[in-house]
Amino acid sequence: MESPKSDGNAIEAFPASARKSPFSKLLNNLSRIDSANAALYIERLSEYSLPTTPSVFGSPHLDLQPETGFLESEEIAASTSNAHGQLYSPSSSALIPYIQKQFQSSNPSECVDDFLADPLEFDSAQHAETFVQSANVVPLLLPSRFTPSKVTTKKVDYTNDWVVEVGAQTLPHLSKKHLLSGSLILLEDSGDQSIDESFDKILKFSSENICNYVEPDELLEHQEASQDQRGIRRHLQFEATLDCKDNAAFNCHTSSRVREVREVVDHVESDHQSSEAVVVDNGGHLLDNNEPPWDTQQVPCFDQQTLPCGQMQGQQIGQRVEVRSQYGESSKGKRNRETYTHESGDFKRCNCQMSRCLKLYCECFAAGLYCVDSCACQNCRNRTAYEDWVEESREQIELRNPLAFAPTIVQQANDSPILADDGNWTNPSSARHKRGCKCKRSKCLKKYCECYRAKVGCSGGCRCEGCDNSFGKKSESIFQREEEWKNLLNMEEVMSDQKGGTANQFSPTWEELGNTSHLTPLSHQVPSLTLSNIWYFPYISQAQPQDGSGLQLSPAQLHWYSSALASVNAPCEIMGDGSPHILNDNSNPANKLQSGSPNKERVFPPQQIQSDRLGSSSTTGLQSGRKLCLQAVSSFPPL
DNA sequence: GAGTTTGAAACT
DNA sequence: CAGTTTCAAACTC
Repeated sequence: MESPKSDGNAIEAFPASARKSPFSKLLNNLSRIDSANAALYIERLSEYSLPTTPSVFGSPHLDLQPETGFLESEEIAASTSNAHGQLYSPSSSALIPYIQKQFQSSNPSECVDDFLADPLEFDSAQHAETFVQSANVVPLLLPSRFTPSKVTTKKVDYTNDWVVEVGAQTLPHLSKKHLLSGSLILLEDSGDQSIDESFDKILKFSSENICNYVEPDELLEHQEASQDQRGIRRHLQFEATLDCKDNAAFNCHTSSRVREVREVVDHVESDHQSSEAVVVDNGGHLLDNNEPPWDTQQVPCFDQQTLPCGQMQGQQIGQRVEVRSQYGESSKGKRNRETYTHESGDFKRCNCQMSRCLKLYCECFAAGLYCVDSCACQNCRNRTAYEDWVEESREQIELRNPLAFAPTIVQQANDSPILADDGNWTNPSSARHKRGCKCKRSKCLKKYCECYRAKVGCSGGCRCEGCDNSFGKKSESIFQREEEWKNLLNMEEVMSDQKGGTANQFSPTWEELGNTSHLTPLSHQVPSLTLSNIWYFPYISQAQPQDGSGLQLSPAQLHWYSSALASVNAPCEIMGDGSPHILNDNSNPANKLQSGSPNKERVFPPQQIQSDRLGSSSTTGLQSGRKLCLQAVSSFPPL
């Protein structure tokens, strides 16, 4: 079996589009609001004396593009639909003048140019100071003022608590769980208290004023960041709430210029007790945190990335994408093809023989993942060492189908999971497979069926025969159910009128919600593919496991991630009640339903809000949400 | 683990 | 776009 091994030296440049700063996050929020509010925010930014270079304004978007260098203002104005679309999407075009204004006021230094010329040669640690001083860039941009050697974690006791030290300073609130729970604290010695204070101010301001535009958990993270440890840290949050291919993946174009291979991979076991992190060292070796040298493992926190979720089928928008190992309990464990499940989020490995793992037949490739050594594939080319092959194949496929790597599961609302009859949490019925299935024999009851495999119901887009999908038959589309409910309600009203009694007090919309938590309050329908508050170190890493295990991030993932980010800015208007309203989202049944309500008023069922706030990871919360849900529909027959 | 079934992907 | 072939996962034994 020919299976070229990655040499561990394979390197990739971190895609500019994925480098984020908290400010880009802020701007991302800004892009969702109208121009008047945008102006207000810009003014506030100035009031807070924040650095106003484009680097602050989301350098990934504006200036640090290895390919193009600085964008000229004209380019910015024109770039309304490129990878930076999240900032310059049509809906946010009103922001451009403000951004331009800020941009034009900057005076990027030669240091920046050097960086653009060759990021690999740019010794960020060495130049950070110069960079900051000359370009008036907050040091957040180049967090390598602390080299990884200065940041260590130390396990303090058996409770799985860890402390993180920066140099001689211990940050007591920074525990391992931060590293493993999907968020990470980026330590950074800005040395400039005013910047930190400004940062906190703007976060506070942001939190107070745009709480409707960002996801609650993100705000919480921001606020925590402000409250817990002011000063020398920033919150690097790895909560990429992605609408990815079956929740898959980040998928950014990468360049071949990479120097460092360092990566932390979270694997958060579902019970949160066996959480572990995998650190890939500079040599690309996978280090298991359960074993030395993790106890004193240096945390290369500046160039970490979350791994894509691959084909985490069934995970929906709004759910936190947790980066998980494909290896169940032990990264050194024997490969178990059955470890990939929706629940566990684990990945299977492929077994390709003919496709060289360069076709969509290959699940790894399709998910935008590189194959790993433990794949049983033959003649594999889906390796970092064959990056060109991968890219070429990918381009070919995208030529044939531009959406080939797009998410296959389309969340039509920001749903929360619902409790199925079997007691398992499942995706709400509004999630649908993008293409739909064409099953003929499996009745959509086997994993042959892509819908069933993704734990979503079949829809009108499916061409299946004899559909019996337990997650929703084709005939049970949300539209049909809506009609059914309307008919039911009409009948009830008629009966009530006839009897002179009181019709039920619930609105049809409410009933819909009661039945199917797939209907989502619009305040939560802000596109949830967001990278909240992430700063990426300019170098992406390739996880090259020491023991042949571990996931690798392929260019495809990164590409998709980039594309997905661009999609964040769904047209959005501010409603009279201050909530955002996604425009042109006719595909969303929930939208249709809700937009039909008078005065665009929306009824937010408590269970929905609660479940959204709690997030999908909180079983307790979901259960309580379920309780409310059941109470809300108590007067109606179950569907 | 081998063989079969299945449906998506790829091809024509 | 439709029919056919190829492919690899899912499934069965």
